[in-house]
Amino acid sequence: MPTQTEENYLKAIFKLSGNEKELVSTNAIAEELETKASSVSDMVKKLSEKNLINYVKYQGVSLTNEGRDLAVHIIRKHRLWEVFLVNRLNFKWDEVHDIAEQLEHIRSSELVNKLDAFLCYPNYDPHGDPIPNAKGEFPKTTAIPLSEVQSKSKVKVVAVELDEPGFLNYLDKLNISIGTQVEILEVNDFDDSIDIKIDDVQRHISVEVAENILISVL
Amino acid sequence: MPTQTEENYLKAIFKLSGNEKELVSTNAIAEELETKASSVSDMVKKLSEKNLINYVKYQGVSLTNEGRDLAVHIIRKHRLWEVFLVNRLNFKWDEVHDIAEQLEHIRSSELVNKLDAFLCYPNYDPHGDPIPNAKGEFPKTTAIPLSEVQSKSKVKVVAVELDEPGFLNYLDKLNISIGTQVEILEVNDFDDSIDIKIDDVQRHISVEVAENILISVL
DNA sequence: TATAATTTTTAGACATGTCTAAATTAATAT
DNA sequence: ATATTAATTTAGACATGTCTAAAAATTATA
Repeated sequence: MPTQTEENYLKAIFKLSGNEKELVSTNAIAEELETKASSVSDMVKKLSEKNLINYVKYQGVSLTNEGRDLAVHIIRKHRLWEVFLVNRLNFKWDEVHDIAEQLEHIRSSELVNKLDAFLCYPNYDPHGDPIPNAKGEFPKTTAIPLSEVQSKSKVKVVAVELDEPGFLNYLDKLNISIGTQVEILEVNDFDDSIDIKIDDVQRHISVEVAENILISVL
Repeated sequence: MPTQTEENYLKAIFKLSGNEKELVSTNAIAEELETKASSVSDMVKKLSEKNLINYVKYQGVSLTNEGRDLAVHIIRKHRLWEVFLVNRLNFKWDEVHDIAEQLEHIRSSELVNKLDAFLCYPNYDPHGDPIPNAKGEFPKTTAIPLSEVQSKSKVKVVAVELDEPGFLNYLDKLNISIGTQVEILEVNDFDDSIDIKIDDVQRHISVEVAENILISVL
């Protein structure tokens, strides 16, 4: 059974390895977990001995099937708790991340599955992130970043890629939340900023923001 | 901010010091936490430095106001989570203790208070134990152990003093739960066992069991 | 009250996870 | 191909919380 710290390492490696199972570097993990590369080196050795990751010195690491499975189940817990906090306890979507970071480490598969049932088996968390089921399978999603939309079109916000209160708060100000319909008016070539219209109000957003909003074209 | 371990020590000391603020011995704490007296000695020194307990070498410890307050708030969290687990997630009352032991360490006063509201400010947990409010005040209770009932009478079960699955399971078998009406038929002097009647079924229970069932006389 | 038994504390060790500073390996540039 | 730079690992230290074994203090007993 991995410790909480080990779980956080697995989660970070999962997040950083993306869809194509890239090798993850020591430095990348250190940055993600706000720790030092030397600490990562130590931990990576331990996770490797437990067969949770593949590790080649100076090369990088990747998750084993067992490690990946553990990471996915931690993410499952994190996202289910976020649904609970927002939908049942009336937290706002920018307030739940830190609490869910704690709750995701509670050990009880019974608890997770009963919570899942209690919440009616949600497919997405309050930020639009997909929630894996008890088998560890993610619901299919075909979302793209708003920054990749070329032409004038109408789209729907399906998720956000950043969990930080500051960012989520800014979206609240723009009246953007999951499900919001957005009309693309103009993509400005020189700085890739976008002019959009929400509920007949025209707005201007930067690439940095657009990159972190996932949409599906209507 | 105390660590999880420190919180567990505070909780144990609170439990052991009873209503009359007795001094708690090192050995008692060690037994309660299933650890060694030497470990307790170390920890007690640390808690004392943090002004959470009063500690005199070789004498014993007692909680300071600050330590007591912390302990009470951990108990508050524990019991609120138990209500959530039983009333909302449909756990049985003998299944929730270990999970609540984990949940009680989640840090967020916002969370506790929203959970409290979500559960409609319950006064008692599934085992009948009183839940302190946000100020740390316990609801008044005037329950006595079933073992102290002298005469033939009708009583109502209001709480249990033991959280162990084995004991709770046994009560389930006897059809005893919080709120159950029990008729005392006979107290047997030689072994203090009691003959009772529940729903017209006659039963026989030992002192050990009776001591851990709290009742109020009807 | 002196001695025995018990309780509590201390000393020294270990495991976990972290850090800084130094050493090693790999990547990049000249 | 060699020198420089960057990334990674190792060595040694520290903090937390635990343990065993031994010492000290307290309590009980004769």
